[in-house]
Amino acid sequence: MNPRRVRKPAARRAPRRAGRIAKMAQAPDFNARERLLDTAGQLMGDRHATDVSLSELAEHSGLNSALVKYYFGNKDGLLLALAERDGAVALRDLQQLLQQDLSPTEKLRRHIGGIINNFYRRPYLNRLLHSLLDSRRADSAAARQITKTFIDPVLELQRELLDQGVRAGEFRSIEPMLFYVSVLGACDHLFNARYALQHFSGRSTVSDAVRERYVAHVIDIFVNGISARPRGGAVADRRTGKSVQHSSKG
Amino acid sequence: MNPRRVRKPAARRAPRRAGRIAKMAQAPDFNARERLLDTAGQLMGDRHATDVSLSELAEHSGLNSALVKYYFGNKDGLLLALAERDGAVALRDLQQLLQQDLSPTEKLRRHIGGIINNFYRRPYLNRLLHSLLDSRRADSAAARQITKTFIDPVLELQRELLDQGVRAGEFRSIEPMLFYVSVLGACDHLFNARYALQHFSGRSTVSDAVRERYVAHVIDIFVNGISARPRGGAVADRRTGKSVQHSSKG
DNA sequence: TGGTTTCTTAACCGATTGATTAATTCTTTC
DNA sequence: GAAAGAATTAATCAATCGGTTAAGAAACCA
Repeated sequence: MNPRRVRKPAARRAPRRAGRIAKMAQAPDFNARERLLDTAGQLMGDRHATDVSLSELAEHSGLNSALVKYYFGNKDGLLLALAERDGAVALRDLQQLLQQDLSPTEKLRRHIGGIINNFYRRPYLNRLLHSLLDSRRADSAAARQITKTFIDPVLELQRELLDQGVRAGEFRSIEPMLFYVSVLGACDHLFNARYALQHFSGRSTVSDAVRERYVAHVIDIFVNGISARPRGGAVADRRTGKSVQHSSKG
Repeated sequence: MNPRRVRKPAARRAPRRAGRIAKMAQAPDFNARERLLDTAGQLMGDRHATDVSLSELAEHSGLNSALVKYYFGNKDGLLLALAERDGAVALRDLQQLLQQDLSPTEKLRRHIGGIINNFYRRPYLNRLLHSLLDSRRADSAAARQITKTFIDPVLELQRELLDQGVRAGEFRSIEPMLFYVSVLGACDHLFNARYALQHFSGRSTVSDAVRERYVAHVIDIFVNGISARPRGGAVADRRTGKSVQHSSKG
């Protein structure tokens, strides 16, 4: 029991036609495996959560839920495959950005914009990563896989970006790990805190206008937040460390 | 069916002794209602998630799961009560901070530190709010309640803080809603992205040292990010708006 | 004391979950 | 066209979920 790894279903054969079912005939080329991933992602995106049941998956895809076991071993295998597929796209975009001939500040701008727009297209990605990396989870092999193929590379690329900025005299020296957590958190929260936006825009969905304003805002905060400008003005005596045990919250 | 409101159990009477059960006799004064809230919060905090089942709640509290219906109507009622109890504490702290005789910048520092330390003590609070405010949820009355008693006041207090900073010449003008989302997101993500910290510190738990460093980091980013210093240095041509549809992500 | 209210319990309910099986249909190969 | 392998299906499983009930125990009030 508890099948760790499944034999590859050898997806080399010609894809089978949809036959009589053809629910939601949107498939460009019909492939049950991809279709399961697509519908899982779509369901997660619609509800901004990762809790899709196998029966839902079967209903919305027009496929049988047992195919999840056939192609992915179990439900966790499907989630892992989905996270890796979407994560790879995001990772490739970031790699391309770093290679372009732009100032580090401009790269940072586009990086932040890219994160938010990526979360907009796949609102479930961050939550899915969190879920797969949860220590409570039985399959820690999946966690190691995600860490190796996505988290670590993103961290390394961000470190590279920060280094470029420091060398160009545009950024202060920032610990990459702290940068990673704060940037991803700020970007992701736009979609977790949709509720609060009801007062801002009319609807609780994140409209294009709100998203653009939020992109500009986060860019503003972080570009100014880590810029290496001469530390002037009426602000900031740089007393950071011990300001913890004060009181307060919000 | 679907009992909206429950008659108040009139908790005026002298609390009953625990009797023979007395599992985990930690109760200062024994009160089943409070005990349910406490154990729910503790379970959520341990696993950094809000999905506690009634059977778990009964097992860890030594009480019967039917008491949830008795005291809170249903499970959502318990979650709402927990969120309101903890949220009220956080709200009060923020109110007190704003009344103190400090510079807006220093208030902002302490505010950020307070948020993070509050999330440290109650890692479930933010997720619980998100869950209760989810539009998918049946009981939208709970959402309105949370919005009115917590979200709106926090937004108003942050707006006040930002206004103070602008009047004192320390802050630029920042849209409070965008500030709210980005600050809360950056602070909360320290506990959602614990996985990534495994490389940073040894363990996947958020150590005191890491937390202090993160507090200092977020303070640094936001204090500098919204400060009204003369816009000097080699940075930032202020082209914010249309930098969306570029490419990239990370 | 007896009656009423408040509090607590064990047992049970239908619904849903992820997983598993054995049989069946399609495709490829010989 | 028959054997072999790959893909898909219906049906079922135990486990768990949140919720409900009826009855009993404890405290209160007369």
